[in-house]
This record gives sequence, C-alpha cells and structure tokens, in this order.
Amino acid sequence: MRITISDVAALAKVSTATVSYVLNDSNRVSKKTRERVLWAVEELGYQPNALAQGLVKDQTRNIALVIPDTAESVFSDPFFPELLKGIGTLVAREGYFLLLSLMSAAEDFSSILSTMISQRRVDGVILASTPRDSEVVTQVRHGKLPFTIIGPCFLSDVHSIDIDNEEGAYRAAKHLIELGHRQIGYVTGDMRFDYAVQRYRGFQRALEQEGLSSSHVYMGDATPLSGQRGAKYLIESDQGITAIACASDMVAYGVMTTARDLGYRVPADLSVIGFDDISLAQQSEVKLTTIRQPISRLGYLASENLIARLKQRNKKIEPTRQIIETELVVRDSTAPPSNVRGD
Amino acid sequence: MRITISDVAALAKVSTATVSYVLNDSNRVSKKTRERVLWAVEELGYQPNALAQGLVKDQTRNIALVIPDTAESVFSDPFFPELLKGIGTLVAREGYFLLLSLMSAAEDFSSILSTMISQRRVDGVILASTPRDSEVVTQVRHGKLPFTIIGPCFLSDVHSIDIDNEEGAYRAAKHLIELGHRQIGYVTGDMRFDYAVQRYRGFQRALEQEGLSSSHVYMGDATPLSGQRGAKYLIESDQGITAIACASDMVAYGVMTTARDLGYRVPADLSVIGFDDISLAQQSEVKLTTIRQPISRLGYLASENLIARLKQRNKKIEPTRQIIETELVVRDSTAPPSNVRGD
DNA sequence: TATCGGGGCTTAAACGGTTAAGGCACTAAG
DNA sequence: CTTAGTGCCTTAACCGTTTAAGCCCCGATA
Repeated sequence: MRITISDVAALAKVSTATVSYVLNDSNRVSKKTRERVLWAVEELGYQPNALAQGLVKDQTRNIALVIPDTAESVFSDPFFPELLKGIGTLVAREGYFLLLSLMSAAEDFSSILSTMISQRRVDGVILASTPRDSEVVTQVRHGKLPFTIIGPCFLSDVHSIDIDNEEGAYRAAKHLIELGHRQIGYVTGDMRFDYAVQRYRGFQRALEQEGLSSSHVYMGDATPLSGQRGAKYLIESDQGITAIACASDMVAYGVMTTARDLGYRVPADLSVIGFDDISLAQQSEVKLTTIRQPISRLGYLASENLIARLKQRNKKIEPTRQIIETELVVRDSTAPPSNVRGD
Repeated sequence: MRITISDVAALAKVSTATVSYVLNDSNRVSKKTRERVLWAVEELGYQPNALAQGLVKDQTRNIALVIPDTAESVFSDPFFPELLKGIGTLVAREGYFLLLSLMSAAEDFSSILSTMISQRRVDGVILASTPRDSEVVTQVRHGKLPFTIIGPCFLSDVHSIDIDNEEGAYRAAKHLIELGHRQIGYVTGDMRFDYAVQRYRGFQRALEQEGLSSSHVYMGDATPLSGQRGAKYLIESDQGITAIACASDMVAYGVMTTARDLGYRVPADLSVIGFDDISLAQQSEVKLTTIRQPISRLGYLASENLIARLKQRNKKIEPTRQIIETELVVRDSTAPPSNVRGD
C-alpha cells in the first residue's frame, strides 16, 4: 500500500487537515508544527495522490495535445517533433503532464477525443495542424475546456497562434525576384490545410506585384516525393524556369534531388527555396535557402497561453490571435539566374 | 456543473449503486431497470469522471511513454514518430491514454519522472531508447509499476522487446559480401546506445567470418552529417572501398550525398546499405537498400505486453524478452562492385 | 472577573465514483 | 404456516485529498 496523507499525519501527530494546510497554504500553521509535518513528509517520501487531489480540486494537471492529422505527413515531417519539444519544455516546467492524442492511431478518433474530455482527463487542450473544416474544433469547443490552436484559425472567439505564412512565402518569392529571376515555379503543400493555401497566396502576391506570371504551379502534398514530381513537371514544361519556391523544406528536398537528376545544378542552373528551416535542410549537400519558422517556439507560446488561462480559472482572458514573424535564411541553394550572372 | 452518476440515478429513479452496477457488471440488474438506466445515461450524455473512478479502483488508465534520450536524435530520426504510431494504435484501442515524458524537454527529468510515478498518474510505463547505464530504469523499477522496455536490455527480470540488431547488421554485411564486395566500410551510430554496438558487432562478425578486414570503420552518431563525414573519411583513406554499410538510414543518406559529391555514383562506384527502412529511404533519388525493422510493430507489441499485464493486475506474468526479426530489403543502392561486374 | 479576538489546530463534509453487505418481496420446499 | 432461497435493489463505507466551520486556549480588553 502507498503512503497517504494519514500516514504523514500520524507520524507528525497532527490531523490530515494540518498536513494538507502545510503542503498548500503553509502560513496558517505554526512554524513548529509545520517543520514537524515537513519532516514527516520527507521521512516517508510522501507524494499526494494526483487522483484524490484532482477529484476535490477539479483539475488533473494534464494537458492534451491533439493532432487530428489525417495524413501521414505529421510523421514524415520533422515539424511534429519540433513542436513537441517546445510544448514539452513549458508543460514540464509548469508541473503539467502531456496527454497525447493522435488521430492516425485511432479507429474512432472523435469518440476517443470526446471520451477524454468528458471523463475530465485533462484541464485544457492544444490543437495542432487541424485541417480546414475539421469537426475536431467544434468538438473540443463543445467540451467547454480552455483550448489553444496552433495554426490557421478563422474563428474569432478562439485563442490561436500561428506564423505569418502568407508573408513568409511572399518574402521567399521576393528574394528570388530580387536575385533577378523572372520565371519562377511553385510547388504547393497539401492544399487541404490552410497553411498551404496561405503560402501559395503569398507567393502569388509577390509575383503579381512585379507583373510576373504566377502560373507555374504544381499541386503537391508536402512530401519530398511530390517535390520530385513537381520539379519534373515544372522543368519539363520548358518555360525557362530558373527558380522554384516550395511550400516546405521537405518538398524543396525532393525538388533538388530531381533537379540534379535532370542535369540541373543547384543553384547555378536552378535556384530552390524552401519553407520551415528543418535541421535536415542544413545537412543536405547544397544547403537550403529557406524561410525559418520557429516551430518549437510556437509550441512553447501555445502552452504558455493555455497554462496562463488554466491558472486564472474563472477570470476570463480575452481571446487572442498571435502571429509570429518568419525570417529569410539565405544559404547556398539560391543565386542569380545564369543570364543575369553573365551580364 | 458536470453530469454525475447521481443525476443519472435520479432520472432513472434508482440508487447510484444500481447505475454503477449497470455500467460495470450489468447482469446483476433486471433487464427493465438496466434499460431505464441506460436510457438515462444516453439522455444526459453521462460519462463517469475518470478521477473518481480511478481513485476507488486505484487505476488511471494512463500509460506513460518515457523517452529519456539526451540527444536530439530522437527528434531528427523518424524512428520516434513511427514508434508512437504503433503504441498509439493499441493504447487507443484498449481505452488507455498516453502520457508523454520527454527528457529533452525537462530540466530535471528524473524528478519529473518520479513525481509522475509516485503521484500515481499512470498505471504502467513504456521505456524507449534508453541509453546504456541510464538510471531511469532503476528509477522506474523503484516505482513498483509494471513497465516494458523497447530496445536492448540486459536485466533478466524485466519485460523487454527489441529487434535483432546484431543479426540485421550481419545480413546487411553478408548481402554486400555476396555481391562480391571485399573492401567494405562501416559508419556506426551513437555508440553510447547498445543498438549501435550490436549492429557494429553484426557487421564485424560477417566480415571476419569471410576473412575480410573489418577495420574500415567511422564512428558516427546516427545523423546524416556523420554519414557525410564518414563517407569522406572512408573514401579518402583510399583503401579501395567499394561498399559502405551504415548503422541507420539517416547515416546512409549522408553517405550517399557525400559520395556523389566526391564523384562516386551509387551503386555503380559505391554500394550503400542502410538500416531501419524509414520512408525517406524510398523517396531518395537512389532508393536505398536497407534492413527493415518493423518500428511501429515494436511499439504495438510493447503496449500489448504492458496492457496484458495491467489487465491481470495481481497475477504475475513471467518476464519475457521478445526479439523481432529484421528483413533485408534490396533496392537500388547496392550492386556488384565494378571489377566483378566487368568480368 | 467576564468578554472578546484570534491563532492554531481538528472535525467532518465534500469530490464522484465502486462494492460489500443488507433488506425486501416473492416463491418453493418442508 | 414457517423457513429457506433467490432475485433485485439500496444503504453505507470507502478511496485520498481539500477546506469550511468549529473548538479550544490564551492573552488582551473592559
């Protein structure tokens, strides 16, 4: 049998109430008694039972991380581990625990999710990489728990945090234009996700602003494979494309390998720019120019937002939508096009 | 306020005990009453509070997944997401929830771990990618909870599951030898982990069995970067190496990129074989020959083992060590060496 | 001296379930 | 007509905490 508060109380020769007061709100107890209690706690190695504590306080100190991604992309993309790192850091520091809920693992995800919420297994929820029109958001909202969304979100009364995808992609395209490129291709991500749509829009805006054609586009799905196909398609369509912007680094990776296979040197014959700045991008033979998004920071801030609200309990905090800026990181995969260089 | 068992009892005009009996052990209640109770449950959308239930039953239905990896490797390696997939599948199916505990996220990991255990937040623990000599194992064992280890483990009274690393690496080397290679290099993983040591031994055994030199070795750390360095080192040492075996696919990836940079074509001038069979390996321009380890299956079986024991409660189950076989997957990155092909 | 105030502890009632034990009504057996 | 047995439900104790309310004692005040 485990050590309970009664064992401590007996050893310290006080009631369980006193022990509890010492442990929670210690200035109500005399110094002498408090020390005796703390000694007993130490002596027995007492730790309060989280369930009993939670039952009376109506809190679990658990936070759910929900990834309702239908695709495998969460798993092949290093996005997820990075995010987890940021979330895990703050959650651990604040004395919370992380309950992981992966859609891909479950036959009936929505029932598992609602079970988790209505059984009160968590105090709050972090929602990441939700596809557009996902009913998961509705469901979580219905659970009446505080929750924070990481990624695009168009609901006004919801706390969310995201990077500026549109602006990021705009900067990427702008960078290529400033290098002198005029025929620029684009390989999209999975357009069922809003981030992919937003990035595509940023690309488009930059090109149209300069009066360039933004029609060299391949619809991909965020995998390296779609990058390979995209590169093949764009290069072989033979419209003199000298640069390809990509919706993600993984896509850019695929683009680069195929470009090389087709005899194009990067960046001499073809400039490639990615989006994300995953660590792999710095380990490829041609270091990828990309748009850095602070993924783990995103996770950190989301947990911070959620935990702050959990601490307040009743006091309402006004819903916020935080947008984190991205950053252009110039490495080796982009250069002026050969005709410009020649001049 | 939430709906409790009393609300259901009131609506169904029975005592809370009856409701509980219906929900748990329904053949003790008359059909008529049972139906009325079930109707009330449905009507109110009642879900039992997990904390209250856990308190009296002394179980949480939470399982901890502990990754005490110090290195970043868990995050850059796709091993982790795959594992999660396997674990998540069974855990969800059995009505458990997954509590994630990542070392890299925590300042004081061991205190977080012991808190989690002694506060009784979980019923059991799955331990993955534990480095050799990690005190985490001791700590978990001290918690007196059932736990299962994924990966190498030399303790006899512990449940563990692993792949046959030694045999896998042996097969990889054997494959190269059978193709006709005689000068074979090896890039190791992070040798602080036993899996890396075991794989290295398998490689060594195969070569020594054939009377070949097993001294062309580069000590890596499981990253693509160390693969790049390893390739450079092995090729430039100029001992006529025609093939390189790698401790992991990520390493093999690095080896291939550098080999190509140095003007070696894969597999014409250099054969490369990996280990893991991660999905990226099939998306590279030269599809990687590798040793497949069923990572997600490993996770699945580990959870299966743990959950089976949780269901038994008191009845002891004899500790087992399961070893899963690996499989050679021949793709495009290996071929006979040019001198042999020439004949 | 009686009253009051307050510090410092304890008592006991929650929290929301489970489950052993008991009670009640009815039927079958002696 | 009692007794025993059985099916079905309820009562109440319990799990391990927290916390409002109460009690006791002591010193200060009137």
